[in-house]
Amino acid sequence: MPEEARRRTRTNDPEGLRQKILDVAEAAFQEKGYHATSLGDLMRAAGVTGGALHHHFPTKKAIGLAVISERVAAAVEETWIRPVSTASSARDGVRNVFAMIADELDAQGFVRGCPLNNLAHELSLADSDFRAALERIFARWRDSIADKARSDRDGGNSDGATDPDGFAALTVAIYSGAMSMAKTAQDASMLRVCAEGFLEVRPRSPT
Amino acid sequence: MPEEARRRTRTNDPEGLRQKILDVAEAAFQEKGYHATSLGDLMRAAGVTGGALHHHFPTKKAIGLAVISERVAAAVEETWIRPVSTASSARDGVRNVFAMIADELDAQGFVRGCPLNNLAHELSLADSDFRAALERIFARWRDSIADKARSDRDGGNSDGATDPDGFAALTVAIYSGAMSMAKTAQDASMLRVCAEGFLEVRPRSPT
DNA sequence: TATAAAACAGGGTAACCGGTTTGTTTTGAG
DNA sequence: CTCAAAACAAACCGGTTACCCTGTTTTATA
Repeated sequence: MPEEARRRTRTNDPEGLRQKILDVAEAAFQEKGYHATSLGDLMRAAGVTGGALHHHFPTKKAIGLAVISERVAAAVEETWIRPVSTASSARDGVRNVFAMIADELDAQGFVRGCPLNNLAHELSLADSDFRAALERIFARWRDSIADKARSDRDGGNSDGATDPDGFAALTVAIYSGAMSMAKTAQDASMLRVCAEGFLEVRPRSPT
Repeated sequence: MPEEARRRTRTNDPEGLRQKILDVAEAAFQEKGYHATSLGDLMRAAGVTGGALHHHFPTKKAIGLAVISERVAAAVEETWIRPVSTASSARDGVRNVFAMIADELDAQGFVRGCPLNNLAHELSLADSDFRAALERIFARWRDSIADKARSDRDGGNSDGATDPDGFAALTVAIYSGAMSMAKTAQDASMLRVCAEGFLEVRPRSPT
């Protein structure tokens, strides 16, 4: 029984709708967190009915897992892994990523934090499926930096760190922690302070 | 109209009950987060009725703020600020705290994460009162480490860092980030790796 | 074109949420 | 001992939650 102004033609675009749902879910989880985001919020923001949402994602958890494995992983890949792997050295790549992100945050005026760390803090204790998915991303993040540092060293680049794995772990830890403080302070300066302290030239020999 | 097995004597202990509520709230927020913890959870865990809870804390937010300013701040004071300030040097104090916490986590077999960072990630974007309270703790944490590093330097301790504020910021960032990874991996080893990389003896002069 | 499957619409629901209200019990100052 | 205030108990509220169910429309395949 069509209502008066029923849409004449409905275009089925399952993949497009799925991506739309993930778009709004990714943004909402980043702004408000997983628990604080209701399915109603997502339906409203995506302009999607409950039936459509339930068709693509049977549960809220399924949306969360898809956001993590498809969107958060891709974001890490794009902002960290690729820039570092194509840089002149691991140390130089890390320095550039820190600077780029700090500039971005200053430009937009507020700090929403690292998507991976935001979700990791909220979900890794609550659900082991979430935890496993998030840990995989952390591991890949560290491994990619360590690989770059290793290839620097093997290539005779003295700019590299002594221990590739330690350098990678430190990089991710410092970024995560600095971003945590930046988010709490709503000020990106802590990112610069930490990057400088971390990547400063090692003292040649104390005077 | 007393029920059959009514408690004969009720002991009015307002302060004790308040502390009991904060006890269970602190634990629940640490385990499940603020949003995922319902007032019903707290009532059940504390053995308190809704009326009593509402008498001490008018809103859930009031409980959250009290946990932050009374419990989380005290925890940072106890596990970080006091040990570092009484250590032989800032660097040595930081090293000891890292080791102590890693040992504790190994002993208990699971990682719940840093209470301050857990709440900071979940609440600092949602509510500015929460954010301000959390930022104050971060600032005091950094300041106390920087003060120690400054007094090292002024005392002629060459073990100290070049820049006290930078050292303090790096320390908090590395701890926060390493704990974030430890929580996601449910493995404390990342704390040790990062502490070693951070506090390793500076290379005297490359061979 | 016939037909099954997929895609979507939208109302419905039971449980639960944070918070309040009302009323009873205990305490302690005068 | 009196009695007002504090401390506590328990029922209760409207709103929201995640999820489900039934039915309709579109699309793919034959």
